[in-house]
Amino acid sequence: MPETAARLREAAYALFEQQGYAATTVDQIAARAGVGRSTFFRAFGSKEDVIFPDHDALVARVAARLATLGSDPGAAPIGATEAARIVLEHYLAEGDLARARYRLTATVPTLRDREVSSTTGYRRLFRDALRTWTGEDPGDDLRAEVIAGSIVTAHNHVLRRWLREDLDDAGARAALDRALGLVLASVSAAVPSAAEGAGPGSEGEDGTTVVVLRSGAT
Amino acid sequence: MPETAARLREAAYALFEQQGYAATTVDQIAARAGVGRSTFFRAFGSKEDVIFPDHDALVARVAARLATLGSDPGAAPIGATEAARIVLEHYLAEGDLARARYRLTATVPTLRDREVSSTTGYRRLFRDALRTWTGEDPGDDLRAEVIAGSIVTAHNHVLRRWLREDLDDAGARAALDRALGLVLASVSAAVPSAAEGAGPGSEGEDGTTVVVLRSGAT
DNA sequence: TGCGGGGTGGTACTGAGTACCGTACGCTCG
DNA sequence: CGAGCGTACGGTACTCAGTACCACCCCGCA
Repeated sequence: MPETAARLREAAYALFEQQGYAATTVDQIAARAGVGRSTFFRAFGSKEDVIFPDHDALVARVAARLATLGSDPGAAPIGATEAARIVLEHYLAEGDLARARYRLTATVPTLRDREVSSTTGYRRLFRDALRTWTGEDPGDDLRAEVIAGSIVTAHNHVLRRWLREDLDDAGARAALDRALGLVLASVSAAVPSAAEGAGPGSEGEDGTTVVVLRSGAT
Repeated sequence: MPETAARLREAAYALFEQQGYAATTVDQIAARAGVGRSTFFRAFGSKEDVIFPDHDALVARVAARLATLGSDPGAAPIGATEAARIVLEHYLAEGDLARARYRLTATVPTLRDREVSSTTGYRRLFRDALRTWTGEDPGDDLRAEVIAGSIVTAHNHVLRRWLREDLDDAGARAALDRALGLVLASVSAAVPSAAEGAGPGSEGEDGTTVVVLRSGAT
Protein backbone atom coordinates (compact mmCIF):
# COMPACT_ATOMS: atom_id res chain seq x y z
CA MET A 1 0.00 0.00 0.00
CA PRO A 2 1.37 3.38 -1.04
CA GLU A 3 2.43 5.75 1.69
CA THR A 4 -0.17 8.39 0.87
CA ALA A 5 -3.08 5.96 0.93
CA ALA A 6 -2.06 4.73 4.36
CA ARG A 7 -2.00 8.26 5.76
CA LEU A 8 -5.40 8.92 4.25
CA ARG A 9 -6.82 5.77 5.74
CA GLU A 10 -5.55 6.61 9.19
CA ALA A 11 -6.91 10.13 8.96
CA ALA A 12 -10.26 8.82 7.78
CA TYR A 13 -10.66 6.29 10.58
CA ALA A 14 -9.64 8.83 13.17
CA LEU A 15 -12.17 11.38 11.96
CA PHE A 16 -14.91 8.80 11.54
CA GLU A 17 -14.55 7.58 15.10
CA GLN A 18 -14.37 11.12 16.39
CA GLN A 19 -17.12 12.91 14.45
CA GLY A 20 -19.03 10.10 12.85
CA TYR A 21 -19.00 9.03 9.21
CA ALA A 22 -21.64 11.37 7.79
CA ALA A 23 -20.29 14.43 9.56
CA THR A 24 -16.82 13.88 8.11
CA THR A 25 -16.12 15.37 4.71
CA VAL A 26 -13.54 14.25 2.24
CA ASP A 27 -11.93 17.65 2.50
CA GLN A 28 -11.34 17.12 6.20
CA ILE A 29 -9.77 13.72 5.60
CA ALA A 30 -7.49 15.08 2.94
CA ALA A 31 -6.53 18.07 5.06
CA ARG A 32 -5.70 15.89 8.04
CA ALA A 33 -3.58 13.65 5.84
CA GLY A 34 -1.85 16.73 4.48
CA VAL A 35 -2.81 16.13 0.87
CA GLY A 36 -5.23 17.59 -1.62
CA ARG A 37 -8.77 16.47 -2.24
CA SER A 38 -7.88 15.14 -5.69
CA THR A 39 -5.34 12.84 -4.16
CA PHE A 40 -7.98 11.23 -1.97
CA PHE A 41 -10.18 10.34 -4.90
CA ARG A 42 -7.18 9.08 -6.81
CA ALA A 43 -6.22 6.72 -3.99
CA PHE A 44 -9.77 5.60 -3.20
CA GLY A 45 -12.56 5.91 -5.69
CA SER A 46 -15.04 7.09 -3.09
CA LYS A 47 -15.51 7.94 0.54
CA GLU A 48 -16.75 4.42 1.23
CA ASP A 49 -13.80 2.79 -0.49
CA VAL A 50 -11.42 4.08 2.15
CA ILE A 51 -13.06 1.60 4.50
CA PHE A 52 -13.21 -1.37 2.13
CA PRO A 53 -9.90 -1.23 0.30
CA ASP A 54 -8.56 -4.68 -0.53
CA HIS A 55 -11.92 -6.35 -0.84
CA ASP A 56 -11.54 -7.11 -4.52
CA ALA A 57 -8.19 -8.76 -3.98
CA LEU A 58 -9.70 -10.99 -1.33
CA VAL A 59 -12.54 -12.03 -3.59
CA ALA A 60 -10.00 -12.89 -6.23
CA ARG A 61 -8.07 -15.12 -3.84
CA VAL A 62 -11.22 -16.98 -2.88
CA ALA A 63 -12.14 -17.38 -6.50
CA ALA A 64 -8.74 -18.80 -7.26
CA ARG A 65 -9.09 -21.36 -4.50
CA LEU A 66 -12.57 -22.38 -5.62
CA ALA A 67 -11.45 -22.67 -9.20
CA THR A 68 -9.44 -25.77 -8.30
CA LEU A 69 -12.62 -27.60 -7.31
CA GLY A 70 -13.29 -30.46 -9.64
CA SER A 71 -16.58 -32.29 -9.85
CA ASP A 72 -15.17 -34.79 -7.40
CA PRO A 73 -17.79 -35.21 -4.66
CA GLY A 74 -16.15 -34.97 -1.28
CA ALA A 75 -13.56 -32.51 -2.51
CA ALA A 76 -16.18 -29.75 -2.68
CA PRO A 77 -16.83 -29.49 1.07
CA ILE A 78 -13.13 -29.46 1.81
CA GLY A 79 -12.40 -26.86 -0.82
CA ALA A 80 -15.28 -24.71 0.32
CA THR A 81 -14.07 -24.90 3.90
CA GLU A 82 -10.59 -23.85 2.89
CA ALA A 83 -11.96 -20.98 0.81
CA ALA A 84 -13.97 -19.75 3.76
CA ARG A 85 -10.90 -20.00 5.93
CA ILE A 86 -9.01 -17.74 3.56
CA VAL A 87 -11.50 -14.99 4.29
CA LEU A 88 -11.44 -15.51 8.03
CA GLU A 89 -7.66 -15.50 8.10
CA HIS A 90 -7.64 -12.26 6.19
CA TYR A 91 -9.68 -10.57 8.89
CA LEU A 92 -7.66 -12.14 11.69
CA ALA A 93 -4.54 -10.73 10.10
CA GLU A 94 -6.08 -7.29 9.94
CA GLY A 95 -6.68 -7.38 13.66
CA ASP A 96 -7.70 -4.06 15.16
CA LEU A 97 -8.29 -2.52 11.77
CA ALA A 98 -11.02 -5.06 11.05
CA ARG A 99 -12.62 -4.36 14.40
CA ALA A 100 -12.51 -0.61 13.81
CA ARG A 101 -14.25 -1.20 10.50
CA TYR A 102 -16.83 -3.32 12.28
CA ARG A 103 -17.60 -0.55 14.73
CA LEU A 104 -18.29 1.69 11.77
CA THR A 105 -20.36 -0.73 9.73
CA ALA A 106 -22.38 -1.64 12.81
CA THR A 107 -23.30 1.99 13.27
CA VAL A 108 -23.68 3.58 9.85
CA PRO A 109 -26.47 2.13 7.71
CA THR A 110 -24.81 3.13 4.45
CA LEU A 111 -21.69 1.20 5.29
CA ARG A 112 -23.60 -1.78 6.56
CA ASP A 113 -25.46 -1.97 3.26
CA ARG A 114 -22.21 -1.78 1.42
CA GLU A 115 -20.76 -4.65 3.39
CA VAL A 116 -23.89 -6.76 3.08
CA SER A 117 -24.00 -6.38 -0.67
CA SER A 118 -20.34 -7.29 -0.86
CA THR A 119 -21.18 -10.73 0.52
CA THR A 120 -23.17 -11.35 -2.63
CA GLY A 121 -19.92 -11.71 -4.48
CA TYR A 122 -18.94 -14.60 -2.23
CA ARG A 123 -22.35 -16.18 -2.59
CA ARG A 124 -22.03 -16.13 -6.36
CA LEU A 125 -18.54 -17.56 -6.19
CA PHE A 126 -19.51 -20.47 -3.98
CA ARG A 127 -22.72 -21.10 -5.88
CA ASP A 128 -20.89 -21.40 -9.19
CA ALA A 129 -18.22 -23.60 -7.69
CA LEU A 130 -20.77 -25.85 -6.05
CA ARG A 131 -22.94 -26.19 -9.12
CA THR A 132 -20.81 -28.90 -10.62
CA TRP A 133 -21.07 -30.68 -7.28
CA THR A 134 -24.83 -30.55 -7.06
CA GLY A 135 -25.16 -31.18 -10.77
CA GLU A 136 -27.65 -28.41 -11.38
CA ASP A 137 -28.13 -26.08 -14.30
CA PRO A 138 -27.42 -22.36 -14.13
CA GLY A 139 -30.65 -20.52 -13.39
CA ASP A 140 -32.16 -23.52 -11.64
CA ASP A 141 -29.50 -24.22 -9.06
CA LEU A 142 -31.46 -23.90 -5.86
CA ARG A 143 -29.38 -26.35 -3.88
CA ALA A 144 -26.12 -24.71 -4.90
CA GLU A 145 -27.51 -21.34 -3.89
CA VAL A 146 -28.70 -22.59 -0.53
CA ILE A 147 -25.44 -24.30 0.29
CA ALA A 148 -23.42 -21.31 -0.83
CA GLY A 149 -25.57 -19.02 1.25
CA SER A 150 -25.24 -21.27 4.26
CA ILE A 151 -21.48 -21.32 3.98
CA VAL A 152 -21.34 -17.56 3.81
CA THR A 153 -23.76 -17.28 6.71
CA ALA A 154 -21.72 -19.67 8.81
CA HIS A 155 -18.53 -17.78 8.07
CA ASN A 156 -20.06 -14.42 8.82
CA HIS A 157 -21.55 -15.73 12.01
CA VAL A 158 -18.15 -16.76 13.30
CA LEU A 159 -16.49 -13.64 11.96
CA ARG A 160 -19.00 -11.43 13.70
CA ARG A 161 -18.40 -13.16 17.02
CA TRP A 162 -14.67 -12.60 16.57
CA LEU A 163 -15.25 -8.97 15.65
CA ARG A 164 -17.28 -8.52 18.82
CA GLU A 165 -14.43 -10.17 20.72
CA ASP A 166 -16.62 -13.05 21.79
CA LEU A 167 -13.88 -15.21 20.30
CA ASP A 168 -10.12 -14.93 20.09
CA ASP A 169 -8.17 -15.99 17.01
CA ALA A 170 -7.89 -19.65 17.93
CA GLY A 171 -11.51 -19.74 19.03
CA ALA A 172 -12.62 -18.28 15.74
CA ARG A 173 -10.72 -20.87 13.72
CA ALA A 174 -12.22 -23.68 15.75
CA ALA A 175 -15.69 -22.16 15.56
CA LEU A 176 -15.44 -21.88 11.80
CA ASP A 177 -14.59 -25.55 11.52
CA ARG A 178 -17.51 -26.49 13.71
CA ALA A 179 -19.94 -24.14 11.99
CA LEU A 180 -19.03 -25.32 8.52
CA GLY A 181 -19.19 -28.90 9.66
CA LEU A 182 -22.67 -28.38 10.98
CA VAL A 183 -23.83 -26.56 7.89
CA LEU A 184 -22.34 -28.95 5.38
CA ALA A 185 -23.61 -31.98 7.22
CA SER A 186 -27.16 -30.73 7.46
CA VAL A 187 -27.19 -29.46 3.95
CA SER A 188 -25.79 -32.64 2.52
CA ALA A 189 -29.22 -34.17 2.95
CA ALA A 190 -30.23 -32.17 -0.08
CA VAL A 191 -27.42 -33.67 -2.14
CA PRO A 192 -27.97 -37.40 -1.87
CA SER A 193 -24.82 -38.22 -3.79
CA ALA A 194 -22.83 -36.48 -1.08
CA ALA A 195 -24.18 -38.35 1.92
CA GLU A 196 -21.39 -39.61 4.12
CA GLY A 197 -19.96 -43.02 3.58
CA ALA A 198 -20.89 -44.03 7.08
CA GLY A 199 -24.55 -44.04 6.17
CA PRO A 200 -25.61 -42.98 2.70
CA GLY A 201 -29.09 -41.66 2.15
CA SER A 202 -31.61 -43.64 0.20
CA GLU A 203 -34.67 -42.35 -1.52
CA GLY A 204 -37.81 -44.39 -1.86
CA GLU A 205 -40.41 -44.05 -4.59
CA ASP A 206 -42.73 -42.03 -2.40
CA GLY A 207 -40.28 -39.20 -1.95
CA THR A 208 -39.31 -40.15 1.58
CA THR A 209 -35.63 -39.69 2.19
CA VAL A 210 -33.67 -41.39 4.91
CA VAL A 211 -30.46 -39.68 5.80
CA VAL A 212 -27.85 -40.69 8.26
CA LEU A 213 -25.31 -38.08 9.12
CA ARG A 214 -22.78 -37.19 11.70
CA SER A 215 -23.48 -33.89 13.38
CA GLY A 216 -19.96 -32.80 12.60
CA ALA A 217 -17.92 -31.83 15.58
CA THR A 218 -14.47 -31.81 14.03
CA MET B 1 -50.72 5.85 -3.24
CA PRO B 2 -51.11 9.59 -3.75
CA GLU B 3 -51.74 10.81 -7.25
CA THR B 4 -48.54 12.83 -7.49
CA ALA B 5 -46.31 9.97 -6.40
CA ALA B 6 -47.84 7.71 -9.03
CA ARG B 7 -47.12 10.19 -11.80
CA LEU B 8 -43.56 10.59 -10.57
CA ARG B 9 -43.05 6.85 -10.52
CA GLU B 10 -44.31 6.45 -14.07
CA ALA B 11 -42.12 9.27 -15.28
CA ALA B 12 -39.12 7.81 -13.52
CA TYR B 13 -39.54 4.32 -14.95
CA ALA B 14 -40.08 5.70 -18.44
CA LEU B 15 -36.94 7.80 -18.30
CA PHE B 16 -34.88 5.04 -16.70
CA GLU B 17 -35.76 2.54 -19.41
CA GLN B 18 -35.16 5.13 -22.08
CA GLN B 19 -31.93 6.84 -20.98
CA GLY B 20 -30.66 4.60 -18.23
CA TYR B 21 -30.69 5.20 -14.51
CA ALA B 22 -27.49 7.19 -14.09
CA ALA B 23 -28.18 9.45 -17.04
CA THR B 24 -31.57 10.45 -15.67
CA THR B 25 -31.65 13.36 -13.25
CA VAL B 26 -34.27 14.06 -10.65
CA ASP B 27 -35.02 17.32 -12.42
CA GLN B 28 -35.95 15.43 -15.55
CA ILE B 29 -38.26 13.12 -13.64
CA ALA B 30 -39.97 15.99 -11.88
CA ALA B 31 -40.30 17.95 -15.11
CA ARG B 32 -41.84 15.00 -16.93
CA ALA B 33 -44.29 14.49 -14.08
CA GLY B 34 -45.13 18.18 -14.21
CA VAL B 35 -44.08 18.94 -10.65
CA GLY B 36 -41.21 20.66 -8.92
CA ARG B 37 -38.03 19.08 -7.74
CA SER B 38 -38.97 19.58 -4.10
CA THR B 39 -42.10 17.55 -4.62
CA PHE B 40 -40.08 14.58 -5.81
CA PHE B 41 -37.97 14.49 -2.69
CA ARG B 42 -41.05 14.93 -0.57
CA ALA B 43 -42.75 11.93 -2.14
CA PHE B 44 -39.64 9.72 -2.24
CA GLY B 45 -36.71 10.37 -0.01
CA SER B 46 -34.19 9.68 -2.74
CA LYS B 47 -33.76 8.78 -6.38
CA GLU B 48 -33.50 5.12 -5.45
CA ASP B 49 -36.63 5.16 -3.35
CA VAL B 50 -38.78 5.77 -6.39
CA ILE B 51 -37.97 2.20 -7.39
CA PHE B 52 -38.42 0.59 -3.97
CA PRO B 53 -41.46 2.33 -2.55
CA ASP B 54 -43.58 0.03 -0.42
CA HIS B 55 -40.74 -2.12 0.77
CA ASP B 56 -41.10 -1.11 4.38
CA ALA B 57 -44.78 -1.92 4.43
CA LEU B 58 -44.05 -5.37 3.05
CA VAL B 59 -41.44 -6.01 5.69
CA ALA B 60 -43.96 -4.98 8.32
CA ARG B 61 -46.53 -7.45 7.00
CA VAL B 62 -44.02 -10.29 7.11
CA ALA B 63 -42.99 -9.29 10.60
CA ALA B 64 -46.61 -9.34 11.70
CA ARG B 65 -47.08 -12.83 10.34
CA LEU B 66 -43.90 -14.10 11.98
CA ALA B 67 -44.86 -12.53 15.28
CA THR B 68 -47.64 -15.09 15.66
CA LEU B 69 -45.08 -17.90 15.75
CA GLY B 70 -45.01 -19.54 19.13
CA SER B 71 -42.30 -21.85 20.28
CA ASP B 72 -44.45 -24.71 19.09
CA PRO B 73 -42.20 -26.92 16.97
CA GLY B 74 -43.91 -27.74 13.72
CA ALA B 75 -45.70 -24.43 13.62
CA ALA B 76 -42.48 -22.64 12.72
CA PRO B 77 -42.01 -24.20 9.27
CA ILE B 78 -45.62 -23.55 8.37
CA GLY B 79 -45.51 -19.98 9.58
CA ALA B 80 -42.24 -19.35 7.79
CA THR B 81 -43.67 -20.76 4.59
CA GLU B 82 -46.69 -18.52 4.82
CA ALA B 83 -44.53 -15.51 5.55
CA ALA B 84 -42.44 -16.21 2.47
CA ARG B 85 -45.61 -16.59 0.45
CA ILE B 86 -46.72 -13.13 1.51
CA VAL B 87 -43.67 -11.69 -0.19
CA LEU B 88 -44.08 -13.75 -3.33
CA GLU B 89 -47.73 -12.81 -3.62
CA HIS B 90 -46.82 -9.17 -3.29
CA TYR B 91 -44.58 -9.38 -6.33
CA LEU B 92 -47.09 -11.42 -8.30
CA ALA B 93 -49.68 -8.74 -7.64
CA GLU B 94 -47.31 -6.07 -8.89
CA GLY B 95 -46.96 -7.91 -12.16
CA ASP B 96 -45.23 -5.91 -14.88
CA LEU B 97 -44.07 -3.28 -12.44
CA ALA B 98 -42.02 -5.86 -10.57
CA ARG B 99 -40.51 -7.08 -13.81
CA ALA B 100 -39.64 -3.55 -14.87
CA ARG B 101 -37.91 -3.09 -11.55
CA TYR B 102 -36.04 -6.34 -12.10
CA ARG B 103 -34.77 -5.16 -15.45
CA LEU B 104 -33.36 -2.12 -13.70
CA THR B 105 -31.83 -3.89 -10.74
CA ALA B 106 -30.31 -6.49 -13.02
CA THR B 107 -28.53 -3.76 -14.94
CA VAL B 108 -27.56 -1.01 -12.52
CA PRO B 109 -25.08 -2.07 -9.82
CA THR B 110 -26.23 0.61 -7.39
CA LEU B 111 -29.79 -0.66 -7.48
CA ARG B 112 -28.76 -4.26 -7.26
CA ASP B 113 -26.81 -3.49 -4.10
CA ARG B 114 -29.79 -1.73 -2.67
CA GLU B 115 -32.04 -4.69 -3.33
CA VAL B 116 -29.53 -7.17 -1.96
CA SER B 117 -29.09 -5.28 1.26
CA SER B 118 -32.86 -5.06 1.62
CA THR B 119 -32.99 -8.83 1.92
CA THR B 120 -31.04 -8.51 5.15
CA GLY B 121 -34.17 -7.21 6.78
CA TYR B 122 -35.98 -10.43 5.94
CA ARG B 123 -33.06 -12.51 7.13
CA ARG B 124 -33.15 -10.77 10.49
CA LEU B 125 -36.90 -11.19 10.75
CA PHE B 126 -36.81 -14.91 10.07
CA ARG B 127 -33.78 -15.43 12.24
CA ASP B 128 -35.42 -13.80 15.24
CA ALA B 129 -38.65 -15.69 14.70
CA LEU B 130 -36.83 -18.99 14.32
CA ARG B 131 -34.66 -18.50 17.36
CA THR B 132 -37.33 -19.63 19.75
CA TRP B 133 -37.72 -22.67 17.54
CA THR B 134 -34.07 -23.62 17.49
CA GLY B 135 -33.70 -22.65 21.13
CA GLU B 136 -30.55 -20.63 20.62
CA ASP B 137 -29.31 -17.48 22.27
CA PRO B 138 -29.06 -14.15 20.48
CA GLY B 139 -25.53 -13.70 19.22
CA ASP B 140 -24.93 -17.42 18.99
CA ASP B 141 -27.84 -18.47 16.83
CA LEU B 142 -26.05 -20.07 13.93
CA ARG B 143 -28.80 -22.51 13.07
CA ALA B 144 -31.47 -19.84 13.10
CA GLU B 145 -29.33 -17.70 10.81
CA VAL B 146 -28.68 -20.53 8.41
CA ILE B 147 -32.31 -21.54 8.22
CA ALA B 148 -33.45 -17.96 7.82
CA GLY B 149 -30.91 -17.42 5.07
CA SER B 150 -31.98 -20.58 3.32
CA ILE B 151 -35.61 -19.56 3.37
CA VAL B 152 -34.78 -16.19 1.90
CA THR B 153 -32.54 -17.80 -0.69
CA ALA B 154 -35.25 -20.26 -1.67
CA HIS B 155 -37.80 -17.50 -1.99
CA ASN B 156 -35.52 -15.30 -4.03
CA HIS B 157 -34.60 -18.19 -6.26
CA VAL B 158 -38.22 -18.77 -7.17
CA LEU B 159 -38.96 -15.08 -7.40
CA ARG B 160 -36.07 -14.55 -9.79
CA ARG B 161 -37.28 -17.30 -12.05
CA TRP B 162 -40.71 -15.69 -12.11
CA LEU B 163 -39.19 -12.29 -12.82
CA ARG B 164 -37.31 -13.78 -15.75
CA GLU B 165 -40.58 -15.29 -16.92
CA ASP B 166 -39.26 -18.81 -16.54
CA LEU B 167 -42.36 -19.34 -14.40
CA ASP B 168 -45.93 -18.09 -14.55
CA ASP B 169 -47.89 -17.18 -11.42
CA ALA B 170 -49.14 -20.67 -10.68
CA GLY B 171 -45.75 -22.14 -11.43
CA ALA B 172 -44.10 -19.74 -9.04
CA ARG B 173 -46.47 -20.64 -6.21
CA ALA B 174 -45.85 -24.33 -6.75
CA ALA B 175 -42.12 -23.81 -7.04
CA LEU B 176 -42.04 -21.87 -3.78
CA ASP B 177 -43.78 -24.73 -2.00
CA ARG B 178 -41.33 -27.21 -3.40
CA ALA B 179 -38.30 -25.06 -2.73
CA LEU B 180 -39.26 -24.34 0.86
CA GLY B 181 -40.10 -27.97 1.40
CA LEU B 182 -36.67 -28.98 0.19
CA VAL B 183 -34.92 -26.36 2.23
CA LEU B 184 -36.81 -26.94 5.45
CA ALA B 185 -36.50 -30.69 5.18
CA SER B 186 -32.77 -30.63 4.64
CA VAL B 187 -32.22 -28.02 7.25
CA SER B 188 -34.35 -29.77 9.83
CA ALA B 189 -31.50 -32.20 10.28
CA ALA B 190 -29.78 -29.46 12.22
CA VAL B 191 -32.74 -29.09 14.56
CA PRO B 192 -33.28 -32.57 15.93
CA SER B 193 -36.28 -31.54 17.98
CA ALA B 194 -38.07 -30.55 14.82
CA ALA B 195 -37.91 -33.82 12.95
CA GLU B 196 -41.25 -34.66 11.42
CA GLY B 197 -43.75 -36.80 13.25
CA ALA B 198 -43.88 -39.28 10.39
CA GLY B 199 -40.37 -40.35 11.18
CA PRO B 200 -38.73 -38.63 14.10
CA GLY B 201 -35.01 -38.35 14.24
CA SER B 202 -33.01 -40.03 16.92
CA GLU B 203 -29.63 -39.01 18.15
CA GLY B 204 -27.14 -41.48 19.49
CA GLU B 205 -24.44 -40.72 21.99
CA ASP B 206 -21.80 -40.52 19.32
CA GLY B 207 -23.40 -37.57 17.61
CA THR B 208 -24.84 -39.57 14.74
CA THR B 209 -28.28 -38.39 13.75
CA VAL B 210 -30.81 -40.39 11.83
CA VAL B 211 -33.43 -38.29 10.15
CA VAL B 212 -36.39 -39.42 8.13
CA LEU B 213 -38.04 -36.72 6.16
CA ARG B 214 -40.49 -36.28 3.38
CA SER B 215 -39.08 -34.27 0.50
CA GLY B 216 -42.08 -32.06 0.79
CA ALA B 217 -44.09 -31.64 -2.36
CA THR B 218 -47.22 -30.00 -0.95
C1' DT C 1 20.04 20.62 -21.05
C1' DG C 2 16.02 18.89 -22.91
C1' DC C 3 12.30 15.49 -22.45
C1' DG C 4 8.69 12.35 -20.81
C1' DG C 5 5.93 10.29 -17.21
C1' DG C 6 3.83 9.58 -12.62
C1' DG C 7 2.14 11.58 -8.56
C1' DT C 8 0.13 15.83 -7.08
C1' DG C 9 -2.71 20.17 -6.24
C1' DG C 10 -6.17 23.38 -7.91
C1' DT C 11 -10.30 24.78 -10.32
C1' DA C 12 -14.66 24.23 -12.15
C1' DC C 13 -18.62 21.62 -12.95
C1' DT C 14 -22.73 18.28 -12.31
C1' DG C 15 -26.10 16.33 -9.53
C1' DA C 16 -28.13 14.34 -5.13
C1' DG C 17 -29.89 15.64 -0.92
C1' DT C 18 -31.26 19.24 2.79
C1' DA C 19 -33.20 23.42 4.82
C1' DC C 20 -36.13 26.99 4.58
C1' DC C 21 -39.49 30.19 3.04
C1' DG C 22 -43.47 31.93 0.68
C1' DT C 23 -47.79 30.64 -1.19
C1' DA C 24 -52.06 28.61 -2.81
C1' DC C 25 -55.72 25.52 -1.92
C1' DG C 26 -59.22 23.44 0.93
C1' DC C 27 -61.08 22.85 5.41
C1' DT C 28 -63.57 24.17 9.65
C1' DC C 29 -65.19 27.30 13.01
C1' DG C 30 -67.01 31.60 14.41
C1' DC D 1 -69.20 35.03 4.64
C1' DG D 2 -64.64 35.66 6.21
C1' DA D 3 -60.84 34.49 9.33
C1' DG D 4 -57.97 31.28 10.66
C1' DC D 5 -55.34 26.84 9.86
C1' DG D 6 -53.03 22.81 8.12
C1' DT D 7 -51.23 20.63 4.10
C1' DA D 8 -49.13 20.14 -0.25
C1' DC D 9 -46.48 22.49 -3.52
C1' DG D 10 -42.81 25.45 -5.87
C1' DG D 11 -38.51 27.98 -5.57
C1' DT D 12 -34.07 29.31 -3.79
C1' DA D 13 -29.87 28.54 -1.76
C1' DC D 14 -26.67 25.68 0.24
C1' DT D 15 -23.46 21.42 1.25
C1' DC D 16 -20.99 17.76 -0.37
C1' DA D 17 -19.62 13.62 -3.25
C1' DG D 18 -17.81 12.58 -7.47
C1' DT D 19 -15.80 13.83 -12.26
C1' DA D 20 -13.00 16.22 -15.67
C1' DC D 21 -9.32 18.82 -16.76
C1' DC D 22 -5.20 21.39 -16.44
C1' DA D 23 -0.86 23.05 -14.58
C1' DC D 24 2.93 21.74 -11.93
C1' DC D 25 6.88 19.45 -9.96
C1' DC D 26 10.06 16.01 -9.32
C1' DC D 27 12.45 12.25 -11.10
C1' DG D 28 15.23 9.49 -14.15
C1' DC D 29 17.18 9.40 -18.65
C1' DA D 30 19.13 10.43 -22.97
